[in-house]
Amino acid sequence: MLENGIDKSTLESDDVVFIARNLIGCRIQSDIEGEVCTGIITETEAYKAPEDKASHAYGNRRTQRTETMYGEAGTAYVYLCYGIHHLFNVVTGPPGTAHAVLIRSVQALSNIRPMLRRRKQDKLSPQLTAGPGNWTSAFGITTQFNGINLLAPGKPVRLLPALEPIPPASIRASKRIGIDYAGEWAHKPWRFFIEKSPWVSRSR
DNA sequence: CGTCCGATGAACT
DNA sequence: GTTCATCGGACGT
Repeated sequence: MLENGIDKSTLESDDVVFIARNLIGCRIQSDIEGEVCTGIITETEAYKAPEDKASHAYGNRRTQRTETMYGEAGTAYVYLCYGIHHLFNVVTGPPGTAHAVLIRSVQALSNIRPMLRRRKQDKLSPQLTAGPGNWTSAFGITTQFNGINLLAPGKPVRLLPALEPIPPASIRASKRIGIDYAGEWAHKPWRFFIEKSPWVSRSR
């Protein structure tokens, strides 16, 4: 984990797989009506436009939903999945390139109470923030934050540097989850997670 | 442990 | 009408 893993120039790299790995250990923070919640990113997936069939921007497709993906590196791409879950991505790549990194799981770090309340749970457990639909729910993240700049101070959702480096040897790779329709692209080892961390989604 | 399925909306055929 | 970057509850082993 590089200390500058989240700066603008790093996120502008064309190597979205490197960035997905690099985001492991960085922090994500939401500030919803003064309730500031912070977590450590423990699981990510890379989506590489335009050739990756699993990407919403496959073939450089443009719809109202995908338009955000063509924005600047460091932009939030949040969309509604299965009509229920708000899934959160970091837009990456050179200007006009619609790469994105899906944040799949987070380790709850500070201000657990709002997370428990939003998830209707009464005690801390990994399922509070493991899984792409679960952690966004805990952090109060919805599509209303689609398009915001995650690198700017004062925003309701922010990407922050790691507090402690993650040992590179403990970062594991696997195929991505839930994209079996994507043919050969479904086999790419573009999912990254911290080995043995309980704060990681269960494969389905 | 496992498989099945409903919820619910954007985008596609 | 069907599919989809999901989740949790129901029910069988």
